[in-house]
Formats: sequence, structure tokens, C-alpha cells
Amino acid sequence: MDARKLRILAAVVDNYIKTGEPVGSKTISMMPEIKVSAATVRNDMAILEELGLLEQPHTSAGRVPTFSGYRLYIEEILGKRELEPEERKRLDAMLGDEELFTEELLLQNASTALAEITKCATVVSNLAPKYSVISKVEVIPTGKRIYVVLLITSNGKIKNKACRMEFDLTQEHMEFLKRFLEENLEGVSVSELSDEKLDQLITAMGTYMVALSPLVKGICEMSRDLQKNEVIVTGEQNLLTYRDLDKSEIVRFISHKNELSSLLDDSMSGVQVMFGEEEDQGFVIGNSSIIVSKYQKSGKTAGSLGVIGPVRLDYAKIIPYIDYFTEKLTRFLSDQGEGKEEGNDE
Amino acid sequence: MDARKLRILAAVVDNYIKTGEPVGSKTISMMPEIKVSAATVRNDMAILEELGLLEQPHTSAGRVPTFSGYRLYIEEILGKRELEPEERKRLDAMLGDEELFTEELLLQNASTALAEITKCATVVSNLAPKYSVISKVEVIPTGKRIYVVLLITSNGKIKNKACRMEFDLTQEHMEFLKRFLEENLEGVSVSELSDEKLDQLITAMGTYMVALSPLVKGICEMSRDLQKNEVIVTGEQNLLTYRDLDKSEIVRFISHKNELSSLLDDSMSGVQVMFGEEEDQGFVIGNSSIIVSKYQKSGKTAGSLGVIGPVRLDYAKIIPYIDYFTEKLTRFLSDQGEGKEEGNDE
DNA sequence: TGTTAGCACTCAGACATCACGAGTGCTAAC
DNA sequence: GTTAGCACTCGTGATGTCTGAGTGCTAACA
Repeated sequence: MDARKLRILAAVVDNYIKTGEPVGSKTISMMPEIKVSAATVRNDMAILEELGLLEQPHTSAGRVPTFSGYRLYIEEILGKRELEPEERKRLDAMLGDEELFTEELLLQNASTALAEITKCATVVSNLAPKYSVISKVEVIPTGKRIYVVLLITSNGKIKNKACRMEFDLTQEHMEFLKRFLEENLEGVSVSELSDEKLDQLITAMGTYMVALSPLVKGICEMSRDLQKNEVIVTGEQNLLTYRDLDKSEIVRFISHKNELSSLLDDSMSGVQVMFGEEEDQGFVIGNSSIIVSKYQKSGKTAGSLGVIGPVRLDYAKIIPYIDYFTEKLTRFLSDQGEGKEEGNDE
Repeated sequence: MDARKLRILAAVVDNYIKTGEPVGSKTISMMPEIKVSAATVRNDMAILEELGLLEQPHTSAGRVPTFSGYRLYIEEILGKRELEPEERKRLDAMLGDEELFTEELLLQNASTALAEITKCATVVSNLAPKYSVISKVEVIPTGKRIYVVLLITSNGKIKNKACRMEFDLTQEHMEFLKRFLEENLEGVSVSELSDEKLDQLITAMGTYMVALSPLVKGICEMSRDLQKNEVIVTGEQNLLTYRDLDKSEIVRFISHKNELSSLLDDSMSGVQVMFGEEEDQGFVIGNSSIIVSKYQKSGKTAGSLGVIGPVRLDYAKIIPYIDYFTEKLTRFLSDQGEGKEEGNDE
């Protein structure tokens, strides 16, 4: 694969991203970086087509990059671009006041900022709840055999749930419960609370079992809620502006966004680009691509941030942005050390 | 307006709802309930057109009902139909087990059921939080100057919020706070907690003001959250199946669903039908109609339930369904008396 | 051997034309 | 007041034609 062919491929991709029209040999031969005639370009393009990097929608049309073409373009041709200082400033300004950041807020601001800059939809998946540890459990009586269970996790999430009991708890019950929960649940990882663990806990309560098990069950339900990590999509409306995305598929995507979570979580670290049709998940929008990057906390993946748009996306611009945001998130989470305990559950 | 013209109008509406095609005089004259020739039908249709009840998309096409046409059809021609026993049974089955109902669950089940039956989107707006009263406020220390405020309302909603303080609170602070909150907040309506009320409360704390005001502020923020009532939309995807609804408008609608709340809350009691273009709210989908009905609790409107679909909707079928569900909700809320205290804030 | 000009060929898209048929309004007769 | 008949309208879909962008191939050139 010689350098000129790569230049031609790059030119096709650039041009197609810009115009959305198949690119012909003449257009390319007129570009300053290509100094050969249209005929030569044609010869090269025929070879690029044989290699599966370009394709023709129909005989008398120009060339369009294939998925492999895009991939090669992104991986080989686009170098890792560093952001200009002004760009950084602009992005930082969009993120808002650093003082006020929590992981959640930073993530949210980053995704709105990305959506605004790229005019695409952004997706965010936060694994933090999954890896968090129960830091406090509290049971509060609220009259008439109703008890509110409050669960606070190490990453600052707070969850609550009302439990209706068969009868009111005595002072003794409450004291036992307080001690029991402290000893058996505080410090336990949210993901540890499986059904078996629940059974163990209930058995461990001994004679208090009958009276108190609904509360423990409630706690397990909450931690199960915490385990399934949610995908947040921002800027869906932006997708409407692209002619090459099917509107019904967009709606379908929006209502099934949670199915994205496996896609996001399975992806490798670093910036990764996936194309709608290539993935076999049925819910992905045709002709769309998704750029995802993961951020870390103390060496472990803590979540991911991505942009969803048409396949013809300005990768050269967007990838560095995503990179910047995920680096920022990773840095923030490591600076933050043991973790602030803020946040609320709305 | 003679009876035959009404019958013809009804026939046009029925037929148009069924087929989506403009209805011609011949089609109508062949219907069993119309015993006149096509020519006569044409004469009558011309008059109905003059009255603004029908219109022609173009000269050589059949007639289509106008909004007024639909309205007349719904109000004058469709009587209030009672549901068949089987229909009731079917609806009840879809609502699920009565034993488990809370207002929220019932509302949610009703809207999913409606969405499924009607193949439309349903909207739900619950005013309950707005009218609820604070039944309990609790402050729980969670280490390192972080305090979780827990707010429980009369309708069973639980909200929580973490507040970071300047310094840790003493035993004395906590005792004062407990008494203060009990005396000043329990029993207060959520909607009462305005900014002025907040100022009053803070002043009333006297020397404790400096230390404790962040907590009170947190409480007010939460009650403000409770006040703005959310609109829940179910079955948006169903809207995609209708050719006469614009897909981009559907997406726009989904992402601005909260703007519906004023529309829902302002509507009168009883079943009401509104048409997309007639309302001046910009966000409504063109060519769509919305059927809303409100349910009550102790004489006051407690929320609304509606169906959104294309203008050509099977009103004859849907209206009784909505009616049934809102009656059921109203009945449930009045049976329930002072209100169960269940629910959780996820 | 790689590059280029020239040329015949292909094909989507725009545009015009045409026939069809569903539906109308009007008129005159019943 | 109702109906049959008829001329007229007009959207729809099928068909044909033209155009231009773009191609592949070939032969000449460096």
C-alpha cells in the first residue's frame, strides 16, 4: 500500500465526510495534495476498491469509503492530534466550575458539551455504582408499620425504599437491626449482594429472621438496582438533522438505550470506533457510528463516554475531544483520591 | 342539520379513520345505513363542506373530516359507550393485581395497558406530589461533615439529598434540629415551601442559623423538585407506525415531553380531545390528536391520563377506555382514604 | 514500468408526456 | 327532494428521453 493510495483514500474519506456525496476521480485529482491526473487516481481507486476500502454505490457514481476504509483512515491516517490551547479553554469553559464537580456532574457536563460541539448524541455509562461499597445503612420508622431503608454507597449514591412490615418493630428489634446491619453490610460491595448472600444474611439473623427479613430483602433489591448501570443519552435530537440516519431507527434507539450498556462496557480501553451495521446488536442505528472511550478510576474502568452520529463524522475533530474529556475524568477521579461523599439519588 | 347529513358525516369520519384515504360519495352511498344515491351524498357533502366539517385535499379527491368535523363527530355522534363486561375484564387483567396497587403503580399500569391496546403513546401527569404534605423529615449524619436529609411526603414519596456542611454538628445541634424540623416542617404542604418561607425558617432558627441553614436549604430544594410534576410518556415507539405523523416531530415531542404538562394540567375535567394544529403550543406533533381525561382525589384533580396518536384515531373505542381507567383511578384514590404510605424514590 | 489523454460506455436523476381512474359539480328528468 | 348522466378536474403511476458525472480500457508517452 503506497503513500499515494493512502493519500487518495484519505482524500475520499475527507471529501465524503464533508459533502456526503460519492467522490469522483476528477474531484480528487484537483486537490493540491494529489498531483496526479484523474486517470491515475482512477487506477488507484480501482485497487482500493479491490482491497475493500472503497466502494461504488453504482457504476457511474464516485467512490464511498467502506467501513474498513473508515477504520484504516482512523487508525493509520489520523494521527493522535493534540488540542490547541484555545480548544482546551473552550472545552473547560463548557464543563463549568471545577470546584463543584462530582463524578456524576462532570460526566453529565462532558456529555452535554460533547453533544453541543459535535451536534451528535452522546452516551454515557457509569460503572461506579457497580463497584461501590455500602458505606451506611439506616432504617427509619415512619409510622404505621412502614420503615424507610436508606442505603448510602462509597461513591456517594443514596437510595431509599419504603418497606411495609407485618407489625411494628420493638426497641429491641431496632437495636439488633442496627448492630446487624453495621456488622454484616457496611463495607460490603454492592455487587456481592446476590440471592445466596441474601439467604445467608437472613439465616444469620436467627430468631429475628421472621420479623426483619423484609427489610433485608429491601436492601438487596436496592443494591440490585444499583448494579444495573444505566445509559444516559444526551442530544438525541441532534441525530434528526442527519439525512443518512433513519428517523424510526433513531426513535427505536432512544427507547432501547439501555441495550447499549453491554456494547459500551465490552469495548476496549482507549478510543474505539464502531459502525452500526458491523455490530450485530439489532438496535444500533443503520449508517451510524459510535466513538467510545473509557475513563478509569484507580486503574479500573469506571465508565465510558461516547458520541453517536452518522458514519460520516468528523473523526479528526471529535476523537481528540472525547480523548480530552475521558482523560479529564480519569484525572479527576484519581485526584479525588478516596472519593468525595457527595451526591444524591433523585 | 338533518339526520342524514349527520349520518354521512359519521360515515366519512369512520371510513377515513379506518382507511386513511379520502372518502368518495360512491363509497358512502354503498353503506347500508345510507340509503340514498351517490349524487345525493355529493349534494350533502357539498353542504357539509360549506359548514366547514369536511374538506377536499384536491378537486378530484374524496372528502376528509376537518377538525370541527371530528369534534362534532366525537361530541354529537359518539354517545358515551359503556364497556362490555369482557372488555372490563381484559382491562382489569392488564392492570394487574389490585392488592399491590399504589397510585403510581396503578397509573403506570394503566398507561402501559392503554399504550398497548391503542397502539399509541400515552401520557400521564401526576399532580399528587404538588398537593402532598411533608410527613417526616430526618437528618442522618454520614461521616465527614456530610448529612443526608430525608423527606417523606403524605403520598408516600421519599426524597433524599446529601448536604455538605462547613463543620460537624454537635449533639446539641442535632437535638435542636430534630425539634425544629418537627415543629416547623411536618404537616406543611410541599407547595408552601417558597423562597420567602425558606427565609422565614432560617431566621426562626436564631443562633443556629449559620450552622444549620444549608440543611434547610436542601429541604426546600427537594420540595421544589417535588412541586414540578413530571410527565411520563409510554409507548412512544407506537407513534412511528403511523405514516401521517412526522418522525422528526415525534422525536422532538419525546424530548420535550415536559412541556406537555401545562397542556395536561390546564385541560378541563372529563374526557377532552385536542388536535395538534389547533393548539398553539409549538411542540405538539402535526396531524396528531390527544385525548385526555383527569382523575380526582377527594374532589380535586389529582392527575391526568391521555393518549396521543394521529388525528384519525379510533375515538369510539379509545374514549371509553380512558374513561374507564380514570374512573378506576378516582375510585381507587377515594377508597384508599387517608392514603397508604408506600412508595419509594428511585 | 508508471502515468496520462482520449473515448466509449453506464446509469441515476431530472423532466416531460401520457393514460387512467376516482371523484366531482352541474343539469335535466323523475 | 332525489337521481342518472355526463363533462371536467387532477393526482398517480408508468413510460420514455436526455443529460452529465463518472467509469474502465486502450494506446501513447516519459
